[in-house]
Amino acid sequence: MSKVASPEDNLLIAALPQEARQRLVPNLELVNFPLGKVLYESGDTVKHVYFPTDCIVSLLYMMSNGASAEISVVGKEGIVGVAVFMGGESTTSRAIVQSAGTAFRLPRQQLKDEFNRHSEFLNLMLRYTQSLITQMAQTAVCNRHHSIDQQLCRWLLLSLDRLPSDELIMTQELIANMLGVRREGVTEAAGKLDRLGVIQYKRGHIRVLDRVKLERLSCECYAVVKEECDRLLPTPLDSVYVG
Amino acid sequence: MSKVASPEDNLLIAALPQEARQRLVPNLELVNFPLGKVLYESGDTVKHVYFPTDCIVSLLYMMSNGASAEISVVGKEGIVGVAVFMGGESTTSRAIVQSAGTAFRLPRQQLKDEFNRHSEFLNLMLRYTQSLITQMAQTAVCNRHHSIDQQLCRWLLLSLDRLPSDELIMTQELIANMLGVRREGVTEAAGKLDRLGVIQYKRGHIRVLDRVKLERLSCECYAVVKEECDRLLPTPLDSVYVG
DNA sequence: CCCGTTCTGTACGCCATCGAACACAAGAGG
DNA sequence: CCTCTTGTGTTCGATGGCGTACAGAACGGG
Repeated sequence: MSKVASPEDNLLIAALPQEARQRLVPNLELVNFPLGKVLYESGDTVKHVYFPTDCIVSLLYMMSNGASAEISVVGKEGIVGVAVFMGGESTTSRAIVQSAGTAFRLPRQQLKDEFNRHSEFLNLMLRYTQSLITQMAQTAVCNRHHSIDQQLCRWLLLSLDRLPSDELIMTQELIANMLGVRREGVTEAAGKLDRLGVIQYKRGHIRVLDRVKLERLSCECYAVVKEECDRLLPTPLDSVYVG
Repeated sequence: MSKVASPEDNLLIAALPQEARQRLVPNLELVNFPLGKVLYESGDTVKHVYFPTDCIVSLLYMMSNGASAEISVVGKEGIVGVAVFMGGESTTSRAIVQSAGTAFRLPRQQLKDEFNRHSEFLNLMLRYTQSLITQMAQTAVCNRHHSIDQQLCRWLLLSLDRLPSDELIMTQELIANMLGVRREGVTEAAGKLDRLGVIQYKRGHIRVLDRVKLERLSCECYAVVKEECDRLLPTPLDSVYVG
C-alpha cells in the first residue's frame, strides 16, 4: 500500500499481452478516489473507464424512491465502465467508490480505438448483452424491494413483449419458479389481477386484457428494462397489445 | 404464428447488415422447442446459440437446495448463449424454454468464426464482463433467497478479495445501502459475527479475524462468484488472509 | 364417462425483515 | 475540555412472504 501504484496492480492490465499493454499504458492516468466519490451516475455517458488498483467501486442501482441495491462490485480484478465497449455508452447504475484508493483512468475514445476491428455483428451482440445485463441488474433490485404483486406484473409485461400474442401458456407453479417465490403467492397475486379485470386466468392460460392497467400496477423495473432495450437494440420490442 | 418462421423474425438477425446476414443464414437450423425444454444446464459448454422467433427462454439460476430464480428472459429480441462470444463458453445458469415455439440455432464454432478479428484485449474485456454478469445474477438470487446474515458474509468476502488488506473501512449504514437492507439489520448481523469472533467491528472499521469461518457462514453465492472469476480471469483473486 | 393427474384456491401459524423511535458511544473540531 | 456530529445498539409492533396442509376444479386418457 505504501508503494506507488503501477498499472499492473490491476489484474486485467497485468494480463494483457506485452504489445497491447505498451500501447495502453502511456494513456493511463493515475487517479485517487475518496470514499463516496461517484464515478458516474445512472444514465451518464461514460467518459472514462477505470482500472482500480486498491479501491473498490460498487455498481449501485438507485430506485426512484431512493432505495438502492448493489448490483456488483469491482476491485483490482476488473474495470469500471464496461458500457463503453459493450456499445451502450451508459448504464442504468451508478458507480460509487466504496473503499477509497487509486485507479488508472483511460479516456473512452482511446479504449474504443483499441476495438476498431469490430465487425458490426459483434457490436450488435455486445449491445444486446448489455440489455441483458440491465435486465439482470433490475431483477436483482426487484427481488430485493418489490412485492410479489408488482413482480408478477413486471414479469407478465416482459414476457408479453417477447411473444407475438397477448396470451401466455404458463402455470402458476412455473411462474413461481421464475420469480423464486411460492406458488401460493402467485395464486394470490394472479387472483387479484383477475378480479381487477387486468388478466384472465384459465388453468395454464393467461390472457392480458388491460395492458395499460398492468403497466400501472407494475413496479418501475419493467419500464427501466423496456427503455434500455429500446435504446440499445435496433428494433424496438413492439407493445402492440395495449388493452 | 401460422406462417413458417423466418430468421428475420428474430430482431437481432433482422438488424444485421445484409452481408453478415447472408453469411449466417445458410448455417441456421430451424428448431422447435416444447415447454420445459432445457437448452443447456448450468456449467454445460454452450454448443449452439439460439435465436428465438416465437418462443421465450428463461435464464434460471438453480441453487443447490433446488430453489431457483429467473435471472433474465430472452425472446425474439435476443440470443441465447452469449457465453460463446463472451469467451467463457459456459454460464452458471440454466436455459429453459418458458413458452414453446421455434428458434434458429447456430453452431458455436460458426459464431466464433464470425468473431475472428478480436484483439486479445477485447477478449479479455469480454471475459471479465462475463464474470461481472455472474456476480449480478448471483446477487439477484441471493437477494431472493438468503438471510441478511448470509448476505453480509458474502459481501465481506467479495470485498476482501478485492482489497489488499484484511480491513474494510465501511460504516454499517453504507453496507446497508449496498445490500439494500435496513441499517439495523446490518447492525444485528455484524453483532453476531463480532460475538462469534469472526470479525472485529470498530466504528467504521471492520477487521476480518477468521476468514474460514466467514466462508462457512456465507451462502453459496460467494463461492459461485469466486470460482467463476477464477475460471474466467487470468489472475485469480488471491485469498491470502485466511485467518 | 370415469378416474387419476395436474392445476388452482384458501387457510393458519410462523418468522425474518421492516419502520419508527430513541439512547448511547466514539470521534472531531473549536 | 466541551459540544456536535456521526455511527452503533436496542426495542417494539406491523407485515409480507414462507411452510404446510388440504380441498375443489379442470383436464385428459382409457
